[in-house]
This record gives sequence, C-alpha cells and structure tokens, in this order.
Amino acid sequence: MSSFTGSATNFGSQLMEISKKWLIEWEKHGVNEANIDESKPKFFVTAAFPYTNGPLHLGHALTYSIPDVVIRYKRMKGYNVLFPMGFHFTGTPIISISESIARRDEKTIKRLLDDGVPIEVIESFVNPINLALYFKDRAINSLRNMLFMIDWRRSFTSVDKEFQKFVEWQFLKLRDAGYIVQGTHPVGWCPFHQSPVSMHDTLNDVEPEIQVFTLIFFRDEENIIYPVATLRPETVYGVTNLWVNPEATYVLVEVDGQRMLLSQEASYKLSFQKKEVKPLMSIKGSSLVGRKVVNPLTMEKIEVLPAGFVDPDTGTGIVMSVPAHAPFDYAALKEIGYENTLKPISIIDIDGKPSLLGVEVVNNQGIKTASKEEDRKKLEELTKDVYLREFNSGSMSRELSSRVSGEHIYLGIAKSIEGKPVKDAREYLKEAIIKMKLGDVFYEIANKPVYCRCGTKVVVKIVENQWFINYEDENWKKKVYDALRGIDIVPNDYREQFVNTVGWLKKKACARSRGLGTPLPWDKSWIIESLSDSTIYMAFYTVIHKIRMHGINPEKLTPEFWDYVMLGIGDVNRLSASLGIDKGILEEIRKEFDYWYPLDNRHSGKDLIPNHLTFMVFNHVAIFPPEKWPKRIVVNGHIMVEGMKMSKSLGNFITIDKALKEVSSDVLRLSLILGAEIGNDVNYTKQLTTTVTETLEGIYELVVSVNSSRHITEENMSESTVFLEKTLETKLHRLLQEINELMENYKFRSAAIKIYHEINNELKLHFKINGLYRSDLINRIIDSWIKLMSPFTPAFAEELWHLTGHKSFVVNESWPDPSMFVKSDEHALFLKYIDTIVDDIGNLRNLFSDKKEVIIVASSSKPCYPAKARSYLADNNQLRELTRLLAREGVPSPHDYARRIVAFLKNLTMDELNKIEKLCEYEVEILRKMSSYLEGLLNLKIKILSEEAPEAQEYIVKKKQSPLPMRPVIIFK
RNA sequence: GCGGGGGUGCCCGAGCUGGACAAAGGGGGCGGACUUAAGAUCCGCUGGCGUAGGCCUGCGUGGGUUCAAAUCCCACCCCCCGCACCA
Repeated sequence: MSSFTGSATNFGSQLMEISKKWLIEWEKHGVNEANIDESKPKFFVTAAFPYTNGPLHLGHALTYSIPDVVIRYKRMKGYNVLFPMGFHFTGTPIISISESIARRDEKTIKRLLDDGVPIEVIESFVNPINLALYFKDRAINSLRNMLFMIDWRRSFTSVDKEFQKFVEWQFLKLRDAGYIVQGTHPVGWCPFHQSPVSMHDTLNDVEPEIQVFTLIFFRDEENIIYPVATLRPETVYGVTNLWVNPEATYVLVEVDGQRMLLSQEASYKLSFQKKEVKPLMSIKGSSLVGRKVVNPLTMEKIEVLPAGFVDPDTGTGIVMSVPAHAPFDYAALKEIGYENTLKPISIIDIDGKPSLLGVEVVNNQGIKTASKEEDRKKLEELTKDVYLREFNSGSMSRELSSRVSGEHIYLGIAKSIEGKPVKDAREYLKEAIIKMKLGDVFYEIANKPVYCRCGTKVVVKIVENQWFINYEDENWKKKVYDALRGIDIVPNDYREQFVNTVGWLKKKACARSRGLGTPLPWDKSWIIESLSDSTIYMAFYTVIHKIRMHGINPEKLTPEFWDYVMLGIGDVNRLSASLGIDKGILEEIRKEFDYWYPLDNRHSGKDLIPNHLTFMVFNHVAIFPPEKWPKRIVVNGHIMVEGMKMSKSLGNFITIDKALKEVSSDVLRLSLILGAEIGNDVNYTKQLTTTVTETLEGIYELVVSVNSSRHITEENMSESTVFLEKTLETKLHRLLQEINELMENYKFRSAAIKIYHEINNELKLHFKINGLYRSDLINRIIDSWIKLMSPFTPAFAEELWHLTGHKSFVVNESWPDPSMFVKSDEHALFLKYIDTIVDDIGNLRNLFSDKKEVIIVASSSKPCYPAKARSYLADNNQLRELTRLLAREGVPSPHDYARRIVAFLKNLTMDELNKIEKLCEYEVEILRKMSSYLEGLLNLKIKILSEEAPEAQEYIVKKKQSPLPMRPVIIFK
C-alpha cells in the first residue's frame, strides 16, 4: 500500500484545509438552504438555541453535531431537510455582565479577555445588546466552521421585534386558555436594590435557597401570639415549654390585625413577607421568662423559659421545647435544672415503641448544658441524627390523642395522625395548622447568609401578583401525558424522566422584573422570562425569512396574523385587508409553516428535560392541534474533558474555536459521535482525537492507493478472487443493512464504528489476500463508503469523493442502499460457517503459538446431519432427540455435536437455512476456496484435505478423530 | 429528602427483549514483522489453567428465580445529574 507522505500532524492540518475548502464551496452553492419542495417528504430538525453570553463550547458542538448528522443522513435518504438556528438573548446574565463591565469588575474583564474578546470591544459591552451581538457573530462563525448545515436565512434573536410579536401571541393564547395565573411567590430579595436576586446577582454566585418553616401560634392570656418557627411541626404534641433568648431583643408587632411577639431580626424579615408589620414596643428576652402560653394543638398551658442556644436570627427567636425528641431542648432543661420538673413527653415511636431519643443521646454523651461550646457542637450533630432517624423510621405515638384535653375541637387532628409515619404526619399537620389558622409559613434563606453584590444581606420576599404559567393544571397535564405517548424519545431511557417531570411540575413564574426579553403583553412592567419565551419558537423558524423577505412591518404581526399563519384561523381576505398585507403573501407564509411543521426532531442536552423540553411539550399542547405536536425528542449527554466535567473553574473549558485550532471539524465531529452513544456523556480526550485523525488518515491512504491501482475485470480475475469478491459483496450487504438500521435508531456511535472501522478492516483484509486492485465491485464499495462517511465527516468525504473522480457533491448524493450489493445466501451461509472455523482455530492457537501451519480435514461423505437438525430447531427440549438420533448413527460425542449444530443453525436466516445441504455437499470445496481468506485473516498457512485423501487418513488415525459435517478436524502442525 | 441515571476486563466503553459472552469497538501495555534507526504501518498476546477446539474464575456487594444470569427479582453500598423563576 502506498505512500501518502506526512505525519499525523501534517495530515491533521491537511484536514483543516479540507474543511475550509468545502465549507466555502458548499456555501457558494447554497446547499444548506431549505425551501419548500412538495415532491419530497420534509424533515424539520432543531436544537436548543444558544444563550449568547459567551463563546460556544464543546457542549454546543456535541448538541449540534448530532442533529447535523441526522439531517445530512435524512437528506441523502431523500428528505427535504431544515436545520435552522437562532440565538437566545432573553434573561439577566447578559445584563449582569454588562453591569459588571460598567463597574469595571476585574474578574469579568479578565474572563472576557481570556475568551479572546479585544479590550475595546469589551468596553462596548456596557450596552448588553453589543455583548449579545458580539457573541452571536462569533457563534455563527463557530457553527459554520463546524460544517453544520444550517439555513442562516432563518436565523433570529429572541429580542427581534418580530419574535416579540410572536411571543406576545403565544402568551395571549396561554392566557385565553386559562393557563396563566397570578399569585404570591417567595423569592430571594435584596432590600437595597428592591429587586429579586438569583445566582448571578450574589457575592460568590451563591444561589439563595429558600427554606419553609411552619409557624405555630402559642398564645398568652392577653391573646398575644408567640410564634414558634419549626421544621418539625408534628413535635408540637411533645412541647413542655417555650424557649427565648434572655439576652436578645424582642418586639411586639401588629401583623394582619393580630399582636405578635418575636425577635427583632425576625420582625425585620417578616416585614418582607407580610403586607405590614407594625412595631408596637421592644422587650428584653429575659422579661418574657415565666409567662404562660397555651399550646394550640393540645390546649396545654406551658411556661416560657430562657435558653442561650436560641438564635434570634433564626426563625422567630422563639423555640418550642420538645426534650423527648430534641437534644438541644433536653440539654437546656438540664442546664437550668428543670429536667425532672418538666418531664419529656414521648410522642414518636421507633420500631413501634415509644422513644426518648433526645434524652438518650444527651445522657449517653454526658452533655450537661446547651450553651458550652463543646456541648453545642455535639448537640448539633446529635440533632441531625435524631432528626433523620425519627423522620425515616419514626411513627407518631398511638396514644397521641391522649395528649389533647378530652373535648378539644382539634382532637380529630391528633387522632388522624396516630400511628402514622412521621413523614406523612408532618405534611398533614403542616397543612392543617395553616388551614385552621393555628399558624402560618415563614421563609428563611436556607444557606444564609447570602449577600447581594452590593453587600446587603439577602432576605426572602413574598412577591405579590407574580405571573405564573400554571403547569400544575390537571387537565393540561393529562393532555401532556397523552402527547408524550406519541413522542419518540431517543434514547427511550429518558421517557420515565419526562413522565415524572410532568407529574411534579408546579406553577412556573413566567415573568421577571428585569432582563432582556419580551414584555408581558397585558402588563408591560414584567419581562417574560427566558424559559417561558422559548417553548414554541421552533415554529418561528418556518416563517421568519419570509416575513423579512416581504418587508412586513413587525407592527403588523398581530395576534390575528399568527392565528392565521400558525393555526389557519380567520379569513385570509379580511386579514389581508385589515393588515394591508397581500393575500398571496399571507398564504405563502401560512404554507411555509404548514409544510415544515410539526417539528420532526428536537435536540437538546439532558439537563433540559425537567424544564425546557417538558415546557415545550406543554406549550405545544396548549397552542397547537395534535398534528402539529413535536414528533421526536433526542437527548444528548454532557461533555467531559479528559474524564472531568468541563468547567471554567477546572480550567478544562474548551470553546469550539479553540478546539478547531487543534483538530479539524471532521475530526471533532467524529470524535464527539464516537465518544458515546446518544444520551450518554461524551468524554473528549486528546487521545480520542488523535486516534480519529489517524483513522481518517488510514482511510485516505487506502482510498488514494486503491484509486491509483490497476482496474481488473471479472474475466481477468482468478477464480479465488471471484469467490472472495462475492464473499466481500455479501459482507457489505450485511454491513449496510446493519448500518442502516443503526442510523434509523439513532445509534450513531455504533454506525460510525462500522463505517470507519469495520468496512475499513474488511477492505484491508480483502486487499491483503488479493492484492490491491480496482474492480467494479471495489469501485462501488469505495463510492458507497464515501457516502456513508458524509454525514459524519462531510468535508473529508467530499474531498475523497472528488479525489476519486466525481464531479458532483457527495452531500447531494443518495444514501447507499444495501440492495446495491448482491447478497448471496450461500455466501452468507459459508461466511458464517467459516466464522466457526476461525473461532475454533483461534481457540486452539493459544496452545500452539509456535506452530504456523494448520491442516483442516473436512468431511465429504457423511450424511448431512445439520440438515436433519433443522427440524429440531423449534424446541430446545428436542435437543435430546437429536442427540439420540446422532448416537444411533454412530456419531461420537453426539451431545456436543448436536449442541454445536443447533447453536449454529439458530444464527441463520430462513434463506440460509434452506441452503444448508450445499454446505454439506461442498464443504471441502468451500474451505479450499476460502483458505486464502483464512490465511489472510489468521496469518497461518492453511491446508485443506478431504477425509478421503490418504494424507487425511493418517491424521484421522493419529488424532483418533473423524470429521463430521461442519465439524472438520483441525490439526496444528 | 424526592426524582432520574449509572457501577462491566489495565483504561474508556458496548451488551442488559436471559442461552451463540471470557464478554463488541477503541485506547494503553507487551511481543513480533518491516526499517540503518525512530516514527508510521502490519501481525500476535493482554483473567487463570490445559499438548487439541475444553475447564475454572468473572461483569459494585449479598441473596433469589432458572436447566441456564453481566442480562430477571429483592436488599444493601457507592457515584453522577435535576429539584424551578435560573440559562
């Protein structure tokens, strides 16, 4: 084989040149533009559009490589394909970066410099649109360089006026359908900025987490509320007293018309959660000690006691004391010498027996106080243990209701949770307390303190009048479940996750007070949030280029316009008149939508299943009729780099631009596809790209050398070459069939292995046996092979295609059909038979690694037992019958032989089974014809003998073994 | 905690509708051929045993179902991801 000179790196740069060359050629000929063609079935594919706050990275490369393979494949299969790409500007991160630039934040500037943004451009980023546009342009370049076949005429951004009109229509539709609701909603909030904060607004990028406490209202004789904040409302039945911090300052406030006592800190926090918190007076904690309050669930009268462990900045600063189940409480009782006065009350059973875990652990550890440093540390841990044990394996006491004074109206509540698991009791009680107005909810920042970038401590604010998309609407959910059944999910393993997501999905706040995006049409003070404005935008791709082409003013894109274009609602003549748009144009746009929609494939990363992808289904269901619902969702995994999660902080973050400086787009694409089957995480490694480059180099050299080899016709071929060509052709038929099936099932990794390795190996083996030459078959194989490579490594394939003398574009060729290679059932059968011989020799050669010659003595005159075995195939139990029959015929080790034959027959197609007699009849001849193949494959010298040959008789006698049909004797010499 | 996914040979990774699985494919390692040499390329080996196509061990751990389990069931351990107003 000749002789492409150059090292792998040289070939690597040659590949880069090839990519550039064909990108230009294709764009010149507009191969990536998609227009209506009624003569072809259409195939419409989209992938999640990128958020342009930075350069595209390998994750994008992966997510877009897969649909690109799909459309290139589908295109060759005769589909009219569309793969468009837009850009997501909606949201706050872009604005946050702009604000950082405005205040000259060094970290942000450094990051942008690292991303290759020139300093003067960075300065322009104080305007967020400049930033978004800059990265959009870079993204387009990256995507072009990846050779993605994107129809750029249909590109848009989510702040384009036309798109905003479309989103307005969508939201009006949702509102009309009753899916938009308003309500209150807790958010992390900066009191200084007077605005919600999320991760990118906080110091150190901490996401403020919100924790829900249950408030329980204890009352004194003046009806003043002492609210305790707890995560364990069920323990209210075991309360012996309340705790306050004697050193802390408490305030008496008026809330919702009631008087309430709580720590100063709590009162501040509460003021963000209630309409009004009116302070009346301050009181030192110590002066609360000794007051008597009533437990609202048991009507028991208890006392307020002092405890230093009470943190006035957690909850309300008032704590209910449950010594039986809370180590802190028991320790605090001990500290003030009350452990015998106030007897711990067990209200939780563990393993069906009343427990006093709180008391036990404190006594076991010899803890005497709740205030000493070392005790507190221990207590914190013990609290966690007790909490978990009681939560996971505790159940409410069976005598719980005896804690409630007899005729009390809430006796029923206690009764209904008696004996129930703590988990369930807690949920039940929480709801009951709030419903009965015996308490309330109180929100805390769970991971506090969290600070806004301005340094202000973040609190929880209840936002009034927040707009939600009501994804918890049961009827809506039902329709989504139905829709999901009709959607093909690739890989199907993710279906369950979709179904579950629909199950737990709640109301989704769909608007924010700041950020880029579309104002809510009926309340322009709100901006539609980014996960809500991007649920049906795929439909927009179908028409945007036409809207622009006809110069339609965005103001004309009214709800009536969209009703007609997307839903076919309304009278086109009247619409034309009222909008002043040509009727023909309206119809043309409508037709464009109707031709391309529904979406055939939606591609995205698996992280978007619980939000975007599911929202997409919800919104399609809400707005479009069933025939326009998406047909397939393809989910890809994450990208890893050298075995580690790719991230900026790990320093292994690779942008597409950077990757393409090291490897060509063909290599990158194929590496990502070969990295993992769809749905799994792809591990991108230097090693992998090197291997892929070398593989492509090998293929290149092979094609080049075949191309320059001599052409021979069948008349000039040796008999054995004719035979082996038939075998090769049969193999190719099989391979193409397998590849087709894999492609149809989105098993691109496996398909690529067959294309780039297995065909490769078959050809190399064939040439090794026969020498390098061209023939009609070989030419056909090479042509088909190049076509098969085209979806994965398009520029590389294009190069080979032209190298082998073609003038057309391979991207425009048809996908090879297996039928172009004649499958001979006989040869397929022979091949499978030869495989068993190869296996056997392989098994034995370990024992005879020093021997280089193999003699195969084949049966030539015995009855064709395999044919007889055919009738025993159906039923495994008849193996015994077959064994008996063989034994009667005097076959040695009949059971082994029977097993072997049956295993072989099971692997055959019906057609092959019908040829089995031929195998018996010509076994010696087949082996002879295939001996050069065996020699090539095994690197051994092979000699075939018929059992009648005198030489064969010697071996038979010596080995005490006689050949049977399909069971030749193999001798290493 | 809840929900989803996963633990396979030196490594990565397929298989997981139960038999053809000592387990595809790739990589690495070792040995060999070629070469003045290196590289590239090609070939062989890469759980253990065995002078004949076989046996033993084995797919997170422990049980179970079955004539037969990497594949099915149960329990446990460990890892990853998501839990919302955030793209």
